[in-house]
Amino acid sequence: MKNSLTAPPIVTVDAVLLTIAGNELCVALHKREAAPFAGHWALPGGFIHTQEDDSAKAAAARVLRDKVDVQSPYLEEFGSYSGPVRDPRGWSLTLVYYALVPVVSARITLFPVNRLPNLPFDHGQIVSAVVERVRSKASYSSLPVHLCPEEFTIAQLHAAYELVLGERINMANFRRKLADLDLLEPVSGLLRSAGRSRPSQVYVVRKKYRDRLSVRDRGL
Amino acid sequence: MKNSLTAPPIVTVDAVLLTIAGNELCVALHKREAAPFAGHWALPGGFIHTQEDDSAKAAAARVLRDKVDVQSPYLEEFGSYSGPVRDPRGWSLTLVYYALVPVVSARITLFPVNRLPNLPFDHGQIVSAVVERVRSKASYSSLPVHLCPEEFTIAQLHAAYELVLGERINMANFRRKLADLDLLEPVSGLLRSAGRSRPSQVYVVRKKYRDRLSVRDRGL
DNA sequence: TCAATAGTGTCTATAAGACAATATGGT
DNA sequence: ACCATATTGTCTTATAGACACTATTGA
Repeated sequence: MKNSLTAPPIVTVDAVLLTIAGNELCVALHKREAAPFAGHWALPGGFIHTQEDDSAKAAAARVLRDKVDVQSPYLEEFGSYSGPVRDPRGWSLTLVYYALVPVVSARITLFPVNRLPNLPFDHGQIVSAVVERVRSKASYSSLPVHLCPEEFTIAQLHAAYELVLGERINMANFRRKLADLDLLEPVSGLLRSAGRSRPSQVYVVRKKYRDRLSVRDRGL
Repeated sequence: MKNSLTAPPIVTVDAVLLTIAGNELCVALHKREAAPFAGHWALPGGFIHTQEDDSAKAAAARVLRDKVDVQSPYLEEFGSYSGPVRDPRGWSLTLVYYALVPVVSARITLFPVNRLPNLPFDHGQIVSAVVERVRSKASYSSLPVHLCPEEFTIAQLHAAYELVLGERINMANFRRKLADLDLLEPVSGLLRSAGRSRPSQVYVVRKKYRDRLSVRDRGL
């Protein structure tokens, strides 16, 4: 056992919380309280608490609850970042999770993903990679519904897709493909008026897709 | 710092090494030498050696080198498995990597993924999930080329795809889509005869795709 | 009734899948 | 010449994208 003396890595979880604010995709950052980089904006993260966390994912959910006040968001594992130099404390590994939520409490500080401050560790790189993954998944799945509130109109969802994908989507085709997804359930009798135009049907996500994605074979 | 006394998790990497043998997709297992489950077949894995490994991925590559004698395979991160009960030693987290190789040395023990023995920890579940991911990626990317040797014919690659996907693929359409991938480079002048039929062109993977996948928008 | 957005219908271009036809080296 | 497999061509059908049309409410 020649390596039994090797120091174990520092292991943390970090969360990339995404939401829409001011017509932009934004990420929630948290001002670090402890060293290293105390006082800097960074991804909310922390150590796994083996006494209370049932999994790494549960640890990420706890971090989001405690540090940015978010309850049970859509939460998925992204991947790991590791190595000897990314953390000044030594060899470290962080498991990155990403979360999507419709709204955040006013106390949370959001930054548009396209105009981030310099972030410590490799957090800037992590946010970019997560946004890229979210864009990619949006192109063939129901992922962006998690940026909409519980009840929403197709126009709202359409806007969320356009914002995430960064391009215009033809509404007629969007509706057709959305129907294929079998994702939405109309809230019977509930319409919503905006301005002086025809009101639109309000929908909710079908129960079976509350915690899973609905996926299409071919894009959008 | 109320949680400073929490024990840290046990952190390991495990590798799912896939290859084709006997016309089946197979996974390499390794007989565990140390407790727990000494003597049982399990995924090759181990601790990260912070003195020598530059990343978790490098640790997985080292494990494959040391335990199953495989050099520089196609290697990707799969995801993590964690929790208080999956390892009898306590709260543990393993980062799973998967690797694809064309051949393995005769000393390695392979098991068809459809007929595995009972595996310790959650390794059975991990193998299933990885195979599912590999199937899924095969359906829109060049992933299965890594199951072929350096030089190969289209018929060979076609067979690898059929084996991974578990279904017949029309050869004419396969060729057309393969051409779209811009993946292959013919080895000029090199043909290969098999039996008494027309010999086939031999190809290699273009340099740019040796370590990356080539991906198509729509399937296959 | 008009402005404005919701929602539907339809035409066209493109890619997928099936299948037939042709090519070629070994025997 | 002929067998077997490689490779190419083409026909049919499904889907994507563009765009025009109809529906419905509030002002």
